[in-house]
Amino acid sequence: MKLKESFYQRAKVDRIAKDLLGKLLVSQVNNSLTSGIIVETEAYSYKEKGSHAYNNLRTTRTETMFAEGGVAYVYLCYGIHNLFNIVTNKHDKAEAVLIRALEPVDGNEIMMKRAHKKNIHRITSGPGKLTKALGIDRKWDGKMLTGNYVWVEDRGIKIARNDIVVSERIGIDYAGEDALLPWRFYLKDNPWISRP
DNA sequence: TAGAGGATTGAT
DNA sequence: TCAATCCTCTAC
Repeated sequence: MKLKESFYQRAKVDRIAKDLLGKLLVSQVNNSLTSGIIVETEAYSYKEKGSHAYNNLRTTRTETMFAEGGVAYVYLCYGIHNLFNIVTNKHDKAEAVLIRALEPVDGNEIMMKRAHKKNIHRITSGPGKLTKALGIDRKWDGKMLTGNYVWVEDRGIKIARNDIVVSERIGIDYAGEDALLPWRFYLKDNPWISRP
């Protein structure tokens, strides 16, 4: 079943990032449904330098992060890739979880077509790649996860505590000591996570 | 209004 | 190791 707003509006973004592992991220574009199990996430907060919203920096782009938990934050990275985040916490508490990798479940043929690949492997193993496979771009920025475009489902998959690996986040060297925060979560030995 | 750089990726 | 590629943010 679809996760409710209350799941996203909790205060601890790192806890939410961990809880999202094993859940299903689903997108629906032009009646085409695609989905995958979330196997890798990272948490971001206004409290630390790794985040766009650090120090409560409010700009046209970051405004979405200040919204009530439960909407999508999609932005363009390196001028090429759309990155998909889930906004968490209450209004004006700018926090979000970056979805970094999925294990494909529904609509594999559609995802391969979008990625222009003939093999399902490695087309959702990275934050820039999975948005392409799911058909997500910046037009989806601000969309509610309680709607019918993109949402997260719980299909009852149980993740053992021992199967969750915690590490530093990737690609945020500019964040100084905050780059050392243990805010990246992924499933141990899972073949679908992004390359290290 | 110009200039620098980025929560990445895939090819060399 | 490096280019692609363009939007965002900052400084002037």
